[in-house]
Amino acid sequence: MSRTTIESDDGVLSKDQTESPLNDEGGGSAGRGIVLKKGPWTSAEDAILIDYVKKHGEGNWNAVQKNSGLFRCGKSCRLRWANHLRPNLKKGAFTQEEEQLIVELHAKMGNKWARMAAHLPGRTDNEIKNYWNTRIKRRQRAGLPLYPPELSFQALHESQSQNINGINSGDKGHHDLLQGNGYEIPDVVFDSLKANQSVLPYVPELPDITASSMLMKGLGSQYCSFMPPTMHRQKRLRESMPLFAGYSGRIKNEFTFDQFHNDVPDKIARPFGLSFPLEPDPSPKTPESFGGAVKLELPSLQYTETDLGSWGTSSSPQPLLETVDAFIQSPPPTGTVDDSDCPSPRNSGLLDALLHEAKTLGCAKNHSSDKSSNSSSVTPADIADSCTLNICETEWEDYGDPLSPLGHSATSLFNECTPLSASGSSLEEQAPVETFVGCKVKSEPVEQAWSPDRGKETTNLYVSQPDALLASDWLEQDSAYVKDPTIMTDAIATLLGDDLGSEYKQMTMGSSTSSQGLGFGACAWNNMPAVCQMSDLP
DNA sequence: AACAAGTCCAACCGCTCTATT
DNA sequence: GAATAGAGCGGTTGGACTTGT
Repeated sequence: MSRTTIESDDGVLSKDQTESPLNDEGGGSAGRGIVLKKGPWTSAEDAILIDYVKKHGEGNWNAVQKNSGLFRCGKSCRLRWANHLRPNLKKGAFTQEEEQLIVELHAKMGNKWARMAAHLPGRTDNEIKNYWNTRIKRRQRAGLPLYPPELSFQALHESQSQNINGINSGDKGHHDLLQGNGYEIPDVVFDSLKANQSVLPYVPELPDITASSMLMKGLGSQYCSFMPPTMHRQKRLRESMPLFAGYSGRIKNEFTFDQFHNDVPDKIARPFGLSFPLEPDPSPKTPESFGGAVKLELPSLQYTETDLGSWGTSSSPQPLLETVDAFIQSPPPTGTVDDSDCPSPRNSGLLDALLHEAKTLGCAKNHSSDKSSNSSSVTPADIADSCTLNICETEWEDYGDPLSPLGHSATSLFNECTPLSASGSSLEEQAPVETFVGCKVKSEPVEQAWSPDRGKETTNLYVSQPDALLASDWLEQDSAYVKDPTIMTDAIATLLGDDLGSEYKQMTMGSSTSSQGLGFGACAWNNMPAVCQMSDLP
């Protein structure tokens, strides 16, 4: 880029290059009064650097300035070389294969851009990072899942394999250990989910929003204050994860389900797909009938045929977006939450970390369900007592940090992993969605644009927006799941534990037959008017 | 055509890790 | 073992570019 720099023929130092002070790597030069240049590189500088590397090879970057006359710090030289000058760099847009690989790698590694770049010859970590960040923003705006379902499923399987192999470590340890394998899939087994996998392959994704303490954090934050708008967006995304704790049936600390019932503000419910004005649509519509009614909020030129954004539906209900924005500003709550400061891989943005946590929760739920309906005073000891694997206890302790493992926004993760609000009990029927009291379900068609094998025919789903849009990806890919909503119900019940699970199943299977397909969002909170009656929402 | 909003991306910054002294 | 330097990584920023109104 040569946007602002005056490019001189010698290219080494132009008149606007000496304004910035030396940074930390200019130490040697600082003593000699040499001011290093910052900002865009000129072609002459590039040439000097290339020439230098040809002669001396890579590395020892701080020597570049000394030996080549280039007024750049070593760090800058390294970056320039690595990102732009080194041979075999691939320029231009990512190919479809690369995009898919990036997503797969991110599902496994999280924001480990450098390691991801190692899997993409010719691509730089910066490039991948930029791509991912823009993609995240896009998809979050659109309320779409970041990962395709099979990635989550694959991650689960890999994690199970690792567990079988006896690789079992806690926090950072397992992280590092797994790095050696090129993957960072935690050795996690979802005990409570194993039994369901044959019929519910995507259940493991549900725990994405199960970070137990997130409930308190999220709720607390709703009542307290939002993050200052000055907070960086990425940070807000990270902090936002706790908001989805409400999904967790196993509640840590003193927060009770009743509390949630009484106190949960609309903003909490909305991302769950509970709060949107949902209107039953009695008139079965064919996908065609919607024609162009589905408004796509995707920027032009950004959702090309090869764009990963086509994973999910491209329909992006605005309310959800607003919700996302609101939620990502929510700070970590204080008070009842165990705010351990201990760093945890759960902040790494790893999908596997979520799975890991989910497993822990699953263990906990299996044994604490009898107590949890009214009281959330489940202690690690309680969990350990009934946990089938010691890992549960250990990891619970290790993960005293209630923060989510994810580096993504809560909404996005919820979107990724929660088949909420799937409409009607089957695609074939496309029955109007009946919902809980006070809520109207508005069915809208969602055009499925993405499938693992891209050539696959697309499917139009009627889902209750907005979160249903997110679920549609999985619905499409698991016909059994789609056709038999009880699968989902059972799975969610399993996740919720005995008490909440049975309650959930009762509500789902009993009171509202047609709402089965709605999943947790529409059913489990059936009796939560404070949450559900959102008819005033846009 | 002008402006605003959104997007992209190169580069910087701060931090951590590792090797060396 | 402590201090220091170098290298690398991930997060963030700022400005050019693109698109929409």
